Amino acid sequence: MNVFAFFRSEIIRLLDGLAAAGTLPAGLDHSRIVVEPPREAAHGDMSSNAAMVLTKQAGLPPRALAELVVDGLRAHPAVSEVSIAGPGFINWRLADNFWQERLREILAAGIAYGDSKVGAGAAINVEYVSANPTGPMHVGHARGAVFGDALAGLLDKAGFSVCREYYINDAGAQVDVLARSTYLRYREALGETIGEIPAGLYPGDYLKPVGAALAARDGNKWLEAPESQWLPEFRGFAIAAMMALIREDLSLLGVHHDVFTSERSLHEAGAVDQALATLEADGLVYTGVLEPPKGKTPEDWEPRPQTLFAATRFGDDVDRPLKKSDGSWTYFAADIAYHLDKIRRGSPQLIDVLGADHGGYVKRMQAAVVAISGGKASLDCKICQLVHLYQGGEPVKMSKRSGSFVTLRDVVEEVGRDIVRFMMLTRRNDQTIDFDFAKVIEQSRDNPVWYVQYAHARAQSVLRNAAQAQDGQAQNGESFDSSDLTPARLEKAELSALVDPAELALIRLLAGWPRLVEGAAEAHEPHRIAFYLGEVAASFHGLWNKGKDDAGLRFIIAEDKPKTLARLALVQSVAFVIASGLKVFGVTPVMEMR
RNA sequence: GUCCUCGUAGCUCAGCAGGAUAGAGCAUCAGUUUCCUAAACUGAGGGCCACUGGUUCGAAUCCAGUCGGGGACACCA
Repeated sequence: MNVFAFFRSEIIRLLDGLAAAGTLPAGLDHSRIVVEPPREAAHGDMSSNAAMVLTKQAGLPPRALAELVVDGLRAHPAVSEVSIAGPGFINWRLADNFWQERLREILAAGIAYGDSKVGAGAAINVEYVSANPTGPMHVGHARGAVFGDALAGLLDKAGFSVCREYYINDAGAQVDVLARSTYLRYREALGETIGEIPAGLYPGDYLKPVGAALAARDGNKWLEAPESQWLPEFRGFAIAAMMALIREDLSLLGVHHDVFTSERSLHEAGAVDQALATLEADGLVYTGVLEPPKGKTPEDWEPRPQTLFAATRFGDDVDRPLKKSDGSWTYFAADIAYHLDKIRRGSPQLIDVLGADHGGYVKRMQAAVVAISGGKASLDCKICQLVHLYQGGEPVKMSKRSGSFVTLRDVVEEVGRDIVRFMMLTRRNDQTIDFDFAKVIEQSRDNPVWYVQYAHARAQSVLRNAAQAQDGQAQNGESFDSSDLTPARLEKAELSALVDPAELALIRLLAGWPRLVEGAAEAHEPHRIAFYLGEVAASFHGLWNKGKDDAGLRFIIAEDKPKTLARLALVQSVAFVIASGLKVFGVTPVMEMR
């Protein structure tokens, strides 16, 4: 349960009651009312702006309005204290036992705690990675892959019906380049000396086995053939090989898509012609001449009539070309068809996860989605900024030109999947990340992955120790064994012993998990989870250390079984919430540190 | 030249669709280990939220402009 959403509906219920009684006008707009934790914990457990937001509509000053609501709130069984503060905030506290009961909810749900229904099963399509099938993935792709995967996981948890999708750009000139590069490797495999790979072709070694495979399969069949004959064959073969390579890289990262859509197949199925015919029927396609780009005019620029999409009618800066000078469709035209395809498959909500260099593409694509769907679909583009690699503070040089760049595989093999995934999510997507190989495996407070994992491991360690220390012992005539420590058993513990302010603060934090999931999902911001988990870890480590100063605060109190069970319920809940968050990230929680 | 994006403590970053006295970590300084993993914790100092206007009960947050970092700018993908 999102306890904040629950109390928001309680407040609205009170307002409706006041309206029914004639104390307040009917039909007030509640949409701006929020219930949230106050910035200052001293103000209370929860806070609402309801009185301030409604003051104009209700024709009452905020404090007077607040007074009306406060009476009703005071009567609520879970509410222990209510006050009006500042300009008209309504603040209240909840009884300890209300918070303690949250632990039962967590223990009953386990890892599923925080699952929400706000998505209401609505279909949403997340397209991510979509790396060109021309080579293995590099670190930059890793960020988009992890971000998209975590976002999809988050939306899933929030109750959306998510489709994870990969768009294969297998139709442009680049895949012809790939075919030619592969042809060279093919000749090489047949014993020719090919020397330096000419500029404009892909130089990477990863094409050698592809060329060799073709040589093994077809022998010298293509050696004397003209390009027009071997190119389609080599292209198809190489694309398949590259996609296999990419899927392998993705699975190294633990990223899996539900749907792979091929650009080429859209062309072949006539989907592009169809989509553009739709736009044309709506009068959104015309032939015109664009202004030259301001600032730096390309060398070969010349005024030329082009087939254009009226993107400016939907908020873009200029109208965009749909056809190249040779009459074929542009990438953009195909992408319109592709987005229409996604919408037709049932997702009016689309998300594209894009690289930093695609920022200039967002407006036109959003314009196109609105146009092609008649305003029924929407597109959110999440731009992932660059990842800068460091090795102990020194930048790692990457040169795509020479074909020697740091691949995704290199990184995953160096530090491990879980670390790569978590680190990629510790910054907002539109912020650049510094990824230091030395730092991310460091075991210190400075390393967020380690810190959160340590909290989980520590919780597990406490549970293990409890089982071991107490097994078979009788204390105060009460037996206590490891079967007492299952979540189901802990759920039945008497939780009223959890009254220390630090314990209650931790419980409040854990109880905020469902709200965090919903907020992060709505904002499409998985990074919030990383920061939240850091807070949970800090709060838990803090509580753990309090047991050092004050032995009465330790989790395991040998001579007090009820208290121990209550605290273990808290510890187990911490482990569940951390594991729940890590699951969204696709990171495995560790059971012990070594 | 246009568009996008970022600008918050010395450094790296949060700030939850406008709210109360702007928060963490690192670094600095001062403390805490016979005890559930000290690989941790507690406390202190450190800020004109780039700047200037505007919107309103109220702005780090929204709008306009200025300055600075990054990115993109017909017929590439």
